[in-house]
Amino acid sequence: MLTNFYEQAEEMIRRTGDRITPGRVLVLGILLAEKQAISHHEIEKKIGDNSTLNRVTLYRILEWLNKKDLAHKVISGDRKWRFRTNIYTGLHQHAHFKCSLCTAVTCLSDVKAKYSWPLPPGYQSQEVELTVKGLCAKCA
Amino acid sequence: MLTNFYEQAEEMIRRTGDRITPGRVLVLGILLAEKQAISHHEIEKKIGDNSTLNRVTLYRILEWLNKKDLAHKVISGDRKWRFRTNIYTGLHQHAHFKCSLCTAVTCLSDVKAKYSWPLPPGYQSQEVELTVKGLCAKCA
DNA sequence: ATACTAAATGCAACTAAGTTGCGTAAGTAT
DNA sequence: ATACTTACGCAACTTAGTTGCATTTAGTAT
Repeated sequence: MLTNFYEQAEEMIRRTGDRITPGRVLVLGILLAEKQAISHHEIEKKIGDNSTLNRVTLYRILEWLNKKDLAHKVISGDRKWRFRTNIYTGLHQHAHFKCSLCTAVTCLSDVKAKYSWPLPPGYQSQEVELTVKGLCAKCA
Repeated sequence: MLTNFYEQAEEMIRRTGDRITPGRVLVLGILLAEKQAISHHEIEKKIGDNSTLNRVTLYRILEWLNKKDLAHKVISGDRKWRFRTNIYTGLHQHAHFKCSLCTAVTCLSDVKAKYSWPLPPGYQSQEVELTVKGLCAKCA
């Protein structure tokens, strides 16, 4: 039932204290339903004719979701940002799998990226991103 | 002594069997001298007025270096490819550090990215990229 | 040395992802 | 209902990288 995701999205947005707008509910709802990291373009396709949401507004909503920690973004080898809600992940430190053929990005959520080695002196780490590239089950 | 890098570059290119062109020697020489991952734009600045090398040609040389395994490329959060010679790394599996402020990318060459966990069934890994984001010594 | 040929280069035009500025519309607190 | 702030839509722009095609050049055969 898709509406549940929108209700959940609305509640999540309410808790930020910022405005609850149709666009934000729509986009976060889509991300909640998707579970995987998904690109701007893919979100636009999912919206389709159900609603009209300007390209730029979509970019701004995604940035806002990221800023409010409702989603995070991942860069891939195709130079596209992909967004994913944070509710399915234990924060940012997890691995991604990127298929070299179909370019699908999957979160390897069981796997926390470890960074227990020493950084160069004076360096501070804030976030770790690990991307495994290869062939997914469909393309292998 | 910078000329040494160009001699080394020429020898590396010779061994590929492909043509030894001034552009290739120049770019690979710069990468050998640089040791760090470096972007298209940064390479252009290093070339400066010493030589004229077309933007597009530079892109193609970098792709060629990557294909011939003389260099590899890394994507960063600024959506730019950065290139680095392979001679200082034990192949591709190592970590990178990306400073959130000055956007400098450093290779954490001592650290091999480990990927000893099980992938989803049917998946095959080819390459692992690990990026640690945070503040470098200069910006912290 | 000269000519030949495939490969590399330069140029111009293009694509795709994302950004900026600004006027208008719409949430929300009163 | 009103006012005030925030979000949205539009158009124009930026930036990294790509493509097609004509020209040049490195390597090779004569």
